Amino acid sequence: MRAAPTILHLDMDAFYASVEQASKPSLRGKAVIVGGLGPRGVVATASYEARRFGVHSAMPTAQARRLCPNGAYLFPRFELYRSVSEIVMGLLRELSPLVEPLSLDEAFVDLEAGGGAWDSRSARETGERLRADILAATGLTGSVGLAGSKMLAKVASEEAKPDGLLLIEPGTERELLAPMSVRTLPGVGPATGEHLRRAGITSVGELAEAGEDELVRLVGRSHGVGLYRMALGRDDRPVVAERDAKSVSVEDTFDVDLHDRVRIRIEVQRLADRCVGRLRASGHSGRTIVLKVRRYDFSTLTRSETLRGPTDDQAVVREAAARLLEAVDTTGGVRLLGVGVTGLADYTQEDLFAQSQAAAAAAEGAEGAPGGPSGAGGPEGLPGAGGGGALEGPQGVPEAAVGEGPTDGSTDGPERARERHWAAGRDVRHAVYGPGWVQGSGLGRVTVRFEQPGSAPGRVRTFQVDDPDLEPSDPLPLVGRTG
DNA sequence: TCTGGGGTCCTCACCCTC
DNA sequence: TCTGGAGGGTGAGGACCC
Repeated sequence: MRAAPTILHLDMDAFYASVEQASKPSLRGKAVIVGGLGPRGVVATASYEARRFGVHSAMPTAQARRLCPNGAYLFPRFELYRSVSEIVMGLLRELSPLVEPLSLDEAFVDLEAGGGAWDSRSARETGERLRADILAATGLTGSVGLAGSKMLAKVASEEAKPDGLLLIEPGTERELLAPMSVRTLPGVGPATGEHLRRAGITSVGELAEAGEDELVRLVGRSHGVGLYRMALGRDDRPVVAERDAKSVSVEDTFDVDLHDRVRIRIEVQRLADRCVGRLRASGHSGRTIVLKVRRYDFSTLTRSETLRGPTDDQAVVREAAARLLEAVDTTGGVRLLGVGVTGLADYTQEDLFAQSQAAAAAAEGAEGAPGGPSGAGGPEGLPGAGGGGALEGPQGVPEAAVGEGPTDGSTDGPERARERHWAAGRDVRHAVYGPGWVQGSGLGRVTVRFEQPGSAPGRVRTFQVDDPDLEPSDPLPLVGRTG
């Protein structure tokens, strides 16, 4: 906890939904919901207009549709969000070398390390300037919290939302926090919140009054001590610019529970391959392989195996995942499968043991695993939204779902691929009408709204899905570049 | 029509070694 | 030789965050 409020927390307002509204003028001022659109999808972000209907993130999309039937439901376009995020993070790095991104839309900045703020006034000026710069560069609003610690800066930005700035003056922290719900504090989720509520503690003030010993008794040593410190407004965690990844994992939820053991094995292989692709792309190898299985009743179990040394070998991860699967009873069906690698080491630590095992396995020949190396599961390579493997797809995706690719691997037959081509929200260009975006598709037709960032809301036209004048295109910049 | 995906951290149990 | 405790590694699960 420092004397001046020079820790800044930036939180972009309803980020994914705001990006979509900025790139699609007809959606401005409307309820926009970004998330999984399949039968088991959940909301990633809802615009403030959608929140008025009770829609919020992590809510099942099906429930959101009931609450807000006229909203625009869009599949996330992470590439676009990432590119906007890079612009924002670039502006933060102009303020200080110490920038700690928490996600695409959130970051801490140590302004003191940047020398640009040393007291309340200079910190506030820096925060306001940052908000103006973000608006100019992206057309989006973000909320800024300023305080003497990370925890309080985050609380401040939350209070400032949307499109605001709040600075917590040193010395006023306890007074400010006291009436707030315990759920305000980072690390207090539904379970801890309920636990505390049953002990008669609902506000931060009551948390502070309870005392450290009582909190340790209630929620355990580590959590209790941390909670008590936060209730007093104490938090001396530094802003950390670089953070090493500790694990890499991929998982898929299936639209329909899988029962067929052979199919489950194939999916696990596919996930193992994708996981290795991600692992290699990040320049790591790992020692512990983790298999995650969520069963039909939502019960989740994990099984893990630690190897003698780190590996990034596809065959080794596949084999370990397959072994782990053998120990899992999948009777009744599984709704989710995941494969992860933890215990990461630098890629350069080549694992000769693992390599030699893989080589031996390969040499043992074609009697091997189902599918074999040639079939499905080509190199997954780069992380792309809805990349899709080459295996059997989810059943029963209704055409009305506008062909958004569910995140599980899906069969791309020619027709299917064509439908997927025109996923809701994706950018397109027509030879005659110019740039636009797909509003929906189905029954062999695709409906496009012709507008672009900065334009007035555009008109809608419908085409055959194989119209030669219509092509997918890359997203346009949200704000026109002048130079 | 319930409940994603990618993470981190913590706790607890168990086994093994010293 | 037996026993007990400490401590590390491993495996599993839960809570939480965005």
